[in-house]
Amino acid sequence: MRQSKLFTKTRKEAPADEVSKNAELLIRAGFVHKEMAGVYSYLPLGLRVLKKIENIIREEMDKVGGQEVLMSTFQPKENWEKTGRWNDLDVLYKVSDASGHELALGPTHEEIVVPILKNYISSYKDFPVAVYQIQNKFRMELRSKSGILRGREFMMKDMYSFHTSQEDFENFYEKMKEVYKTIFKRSGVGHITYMTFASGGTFSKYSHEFQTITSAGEDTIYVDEEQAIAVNKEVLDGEVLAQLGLNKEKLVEHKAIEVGNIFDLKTKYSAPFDLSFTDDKGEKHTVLMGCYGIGLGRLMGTVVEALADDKGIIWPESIAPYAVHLLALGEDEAVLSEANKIYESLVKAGIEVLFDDRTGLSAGEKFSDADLLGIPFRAVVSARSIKENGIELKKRTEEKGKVITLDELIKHVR
RNA sequence: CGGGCUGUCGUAUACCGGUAGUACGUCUGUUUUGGGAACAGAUAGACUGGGUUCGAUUCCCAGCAGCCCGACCA
Repeated sequence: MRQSKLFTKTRKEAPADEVSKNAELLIRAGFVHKEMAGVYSYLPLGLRVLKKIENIIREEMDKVGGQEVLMSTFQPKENWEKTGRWNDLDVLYKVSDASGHELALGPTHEEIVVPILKNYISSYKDFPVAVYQIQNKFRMELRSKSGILRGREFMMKDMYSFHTSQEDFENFYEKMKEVYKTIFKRSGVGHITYMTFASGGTFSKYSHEFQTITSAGEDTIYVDEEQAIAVNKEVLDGEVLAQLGLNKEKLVEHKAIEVGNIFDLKTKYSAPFDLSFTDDKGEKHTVLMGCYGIGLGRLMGTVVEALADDKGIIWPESIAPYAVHLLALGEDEAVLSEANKIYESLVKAGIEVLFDDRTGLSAGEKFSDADLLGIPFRAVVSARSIKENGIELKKRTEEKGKVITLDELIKHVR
């Protein structure tokens, strides 16, 4: 992508109404645009990051046999009445059409996925099943805050698993714990993300959250570094510590943001819809369920919060909008044509490159923009680099670069 | 949802019951070009509605919006 054609621009100042680091940087860099409190549009660069995260999640969900679907955002009121959540779930957006008929905007999809599955599965031979989707969710947060960390409209991956026995569920649940760890590792925050014992909300007594340590976090967790697990403050008591085999003395308190959560639903949602199966003896049983969520935008914002420095964003290679940020310095014809050639070669080599071919900007401005955008590698073409017969490559996280050849560059970032 | 704060160009601010100004940004042009350069020109603003007043951006009321604390949060 030629930066001169990119319609978004960077900003020197942060918007007045944003305090959180993730929103400030993402807006200044032109990744997102704020529409209203807790509602953001994703612009070209931001969408690329979101898609990268989406693909990592999709790959991992597919690995455990997840079947991707896309369920409706509009949800029938009757289904919500069946589970008793029409009036109980205060984050539920209720809308009505011209005839006054009420419906819900999906904040989660148990009320949709269960009736769908009921249509297709009824024998023990059909199990286990796991379906997932990646879709916008709507929740009436009374207080949206922290930029894209807590929105009213946000992209989420939600998976639902269906089982014939508690044992089968638990096997799958354990697998999902590992899958989640893999996802956060691949997204670049594995080293600061802990599986955290937490409240089960309306589902069960306990659940497992995946908490990433960052000062912008809303939750307080207690981490046992050795065992690499944590306990959410909300459930921290002697009983829980004993159950997990944790020593209170060893726990370290941290602020953290919940990037994922997995639940044992048991029959809470299968029962109201009578989702059942017939076992090998011809007996009917209610299906057991689990659900597994990850907020994509929240994960993106968390990465910004956790990894950015005072110059701007620092993207992990796995989710960066581009692999290389190629800068052409100066207006010199030789530099511009050389930079163009390098750009074409990189594109041909299948490398994702953002080419700062803008004219009329000083070197300092281009460097500052590159730092703000946070692309992992910066490749500079200038009179100086040409004299040295190469391209100056620098990591976003490093101070100094080194001059290398085009072939080396391609090898390096591929 | 309870509490608090705030609404003047994109940002930061000034003045003021009587023509809304400055700086930065942004845009155009020229000259520059290895860490946000210089000059010239241009652009753009009183949240909305009511009230008081000869006159309201300013005072009063209501609404709306944004932010912060708390509660809430598969």
